[in-house]
Amino acid sequence: MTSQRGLEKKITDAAEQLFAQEGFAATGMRAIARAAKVSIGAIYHHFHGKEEILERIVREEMERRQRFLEGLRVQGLPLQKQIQEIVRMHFDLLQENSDAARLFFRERFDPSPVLGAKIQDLYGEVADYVAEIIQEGLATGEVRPCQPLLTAYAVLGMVEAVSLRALGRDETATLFMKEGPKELARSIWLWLHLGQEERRAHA
Amino acid sequence: MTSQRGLEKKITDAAEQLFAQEGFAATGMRAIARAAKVSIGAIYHHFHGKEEILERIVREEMERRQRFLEGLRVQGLPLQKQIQEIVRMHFDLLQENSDAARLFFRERFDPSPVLGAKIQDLYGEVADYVAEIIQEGLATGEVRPCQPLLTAYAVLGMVEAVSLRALGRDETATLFMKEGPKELARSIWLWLHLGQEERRAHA
DNA sequence: GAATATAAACCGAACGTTCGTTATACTTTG
DNA sequence: CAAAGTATAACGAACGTTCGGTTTATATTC
Repeated sequence: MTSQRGLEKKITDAAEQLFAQEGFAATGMRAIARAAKVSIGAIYHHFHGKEEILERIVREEMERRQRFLEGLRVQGLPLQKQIQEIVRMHFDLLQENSDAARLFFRERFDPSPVLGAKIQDLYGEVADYVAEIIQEGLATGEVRPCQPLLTAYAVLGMVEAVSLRALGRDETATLFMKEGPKELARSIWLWLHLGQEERRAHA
Repeated sequence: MTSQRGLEKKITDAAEQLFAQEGFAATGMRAIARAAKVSIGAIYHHFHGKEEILERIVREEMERRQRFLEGLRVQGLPLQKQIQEIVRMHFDLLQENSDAARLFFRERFDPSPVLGAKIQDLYGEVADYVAEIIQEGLATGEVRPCQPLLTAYAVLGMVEAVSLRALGRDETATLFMKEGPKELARSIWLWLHLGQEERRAHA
């Protein structure tokens, strides 16, 4: 009972860490078994193969992000607040599970449909969502003229670069982890936002 | 004579493409030999092993970027122009050699000192340089108050995210490749720049 | 409740491949 | 003929995966 799903979690947890550290291709089944303190046979009893372990990890982490975005959408918060929340989500998920974030980052350009395509899809979905928010801001005149999708990628790139640098162990990393969310949300808003007087000038 | 350096280039070119497409660990020596239309023996005559092929590729591409930055530094261009040039460099190098860019991106978190550490160092150098530019802008009052290094990472992240999306084959990618450099340089300047009237307000 | 039956969980040796690398033989070139 | 360059076969190790066997848990019967 306890070992039914528990063992699968032990396997995916160990695999996730190894995939993130060494890469998917460089991680062997024996290494996963060793790290999870489980036999190879047990792994193959619960998973069809290495790819399925990966697929489980990716799907679970993807769903977590999608759930968050859907939850955010239905709240109907003001633009500035939504940006804050998206930035915060990235940092929260990063601290909560940095292995998954590193895995996503590492294998984004994997040629296999399991990894590359799925991660790219997820990234595209998030970008599309951000682009929609920007588009709405454009319509209301809150946001200065720009290419919404390109700007969405730019925003996500900012957040990703800073949050990934925050994964390190040096003092720069801790600074980024501490100041990153606030500074980024502030920056993005400053950048995108059209002040009252500018809005009049544009009209 | 012609085949002396020519063969090494054939090998590194083929390897670079495969490393970028499949990943370093997933690419075998036989695949490299096949792609380069060269025997395995010939490869081992010119390189000590797989890692040395990689090292050659990384070093060459790193030096290209460092040369560019040093060239930019001695020119002493105004802030806005420097930002433009850095953005342009990323897109130029991307179009010129997208395999190297993908390789850098893919293997940035590799645990080996050959890859991970060297690429991180390069990225850090570029970030430091951008941070210096921002710091100077802060001193002259051209740039609005911010954390220079964090902002530098954010700027590079923006550029990287958009330029990587521009690597695709769909129409969004071609749009990003066409509009990206201009739109990004404009955005970054708009974001960082303190207008005359704001500067007076801050003083 | 002890004994038996059934199935799910688990183990690890072994399979066929492929890995990076080496040794050696053959070909070209100066 | 040296010397440098190239090709090929082969090495041991490690790869992902399979499979027959063993343990452990659950259900059934007496």
